[in-house]
Amino acid sequence: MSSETKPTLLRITRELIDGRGVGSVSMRRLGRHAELSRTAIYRHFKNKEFLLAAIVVENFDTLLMNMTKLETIPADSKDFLVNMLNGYYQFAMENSEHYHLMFNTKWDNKTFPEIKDAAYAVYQRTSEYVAKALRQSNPTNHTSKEATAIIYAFIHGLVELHLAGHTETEKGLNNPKLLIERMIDAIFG
Amino acid sequence: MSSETKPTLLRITRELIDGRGVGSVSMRRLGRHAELSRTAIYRHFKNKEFLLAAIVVENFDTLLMNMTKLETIPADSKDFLVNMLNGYYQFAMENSEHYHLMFNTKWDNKTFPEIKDAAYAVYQRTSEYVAKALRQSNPTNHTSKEATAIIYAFIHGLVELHLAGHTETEKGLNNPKLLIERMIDAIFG
DNA sequence: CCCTTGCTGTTGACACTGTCAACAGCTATA
DNA sequence: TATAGCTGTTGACAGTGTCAACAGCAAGGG
Repeated sequence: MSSETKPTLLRITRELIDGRGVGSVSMRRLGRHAELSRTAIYRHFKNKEFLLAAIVVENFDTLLMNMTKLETIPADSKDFLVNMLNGYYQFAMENSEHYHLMFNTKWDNKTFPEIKDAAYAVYQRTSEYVAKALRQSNPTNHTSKEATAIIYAFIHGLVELHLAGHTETEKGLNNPKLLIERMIDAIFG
Repeated sequence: MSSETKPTLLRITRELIDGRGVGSVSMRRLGRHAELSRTAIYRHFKNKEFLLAAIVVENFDTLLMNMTKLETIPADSKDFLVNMLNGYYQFAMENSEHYHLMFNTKWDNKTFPEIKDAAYAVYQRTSEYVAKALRQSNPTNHTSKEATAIIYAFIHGLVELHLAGHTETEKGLNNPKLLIERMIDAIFG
C-alpha cells in the first residue's frame, strides 16, 4: 500500500482542487479523504507547499501538451501559433484553479527547480513556434525574443483578467479568439 | 477617537502589507498594532475581506493617478501611451503586494461594486488614450476596442509574470520598457 | 430628568489551520 | 538476531476568522 500512497494523495488533492478550489485543500481534510491521519502526509511530502508544488509540475506538463494538441500542422505557421495560444487559453479556462496555483503563487526557483524547468519549457515551446512563424512570414522589425515575450505576456494577461472576472465589466476582453488573432496579426503584419 | 479608528485601521493594514506582505495581515495582529482587541475591527469592517477590499479600492485610485502622472503631453500621443504603460508598470513594481491583492483575488462584482468601478476606471482611461492615439496615427485595421483589450492584457500579463518571478528564467521578459515600446509599435504600425 | 437606542469596545468560545515531537509497528538488511 | 529506516499514529502548540454575550457611553425622545 505504501508505494501507492503518494500518487493517491496527489490524486485526492487534485479532486479537492477541482471540486472546491485550492483554498479547500488542507492537510487534515486530505488526510480524512485518504483515510489517513492528519500527519501521515508528511511521510510523503515535506509539507503542504511541496505537496502543491508536485501538482503544479504536473500541470505545466499538461499545459505544454494542451498547447500542441491542436496540431493540424497548417501550411501557415501563423495559424499554428494561433492554435497554440487557443490551446493555452483553453487549458486555463478548464483548469482555472490550477492556473491560479501555477502562476499566482511565488514558487521559489531555488526550492522548486522542477517548477522552474516545467514553466520554462512552456515558454521555450512558445519561443520555438514564434521563431518559426517569424522566419516564414514577411520580415518585420521584431526580433524573435521580443515577439515571444510580448505574445507570452499578452496571453497570460488575457487569461488572468478572465480568471479574475474582469471581463464582466471590461467587455472588450470578451472575445479571446478574436484578440489572439489580432495580436498575432499585429506582430506578423 | 472612534471617528479616527477606521482610517487608522486602514493605515496600519497598509503598513502590515507593505512591511511583511498581504499574508501577514491577520485580524488579531492588526488589533494588536492598533491597540485594540481582536474583534473590535468588526465594528468598522464587516469582516477581513471587506477590510482588504477597502484597501484595494484606494489602490486602484492610486494606480489611475500613476498612469497619468508622467504627463509630458507629448506631441505624439503614442509616446503618451508608452508613458502611461510605464507608469502602470512602475506602480505594480513599487506596490507588488498590493497589485497581487488587487488582481489575484476574485472580488465578487456584486459584493464589491466599488472595486469593480475603480478597476473599470483604469481600463476606461487606457481605452481613451488608445482611441486618441489611434485617431492620430496611421490608420490600421485595429478597432479601438480591440487595441485596448490587447494592450491591457499585455501590460497586465507582463506585470504578473514579473511579480511571479518568471523573469529569472524567461529572460526575454526582462526589459519591460523595450517591450512596451515594441508592443505599441506593433499596434500602431 | 430618565430611559431607550445605537455605537464602540471587551472577553470567551468554537472550529478550524500547519506542523513538530514522541512513539509504535513492520520490513529488509547487516 | 539485532538494527535501521520507512510508514503510520496521537498529543500538543501556536496560530487563524468570526460569533455570541456583555458593558459602557453618548445622543435623542418622551
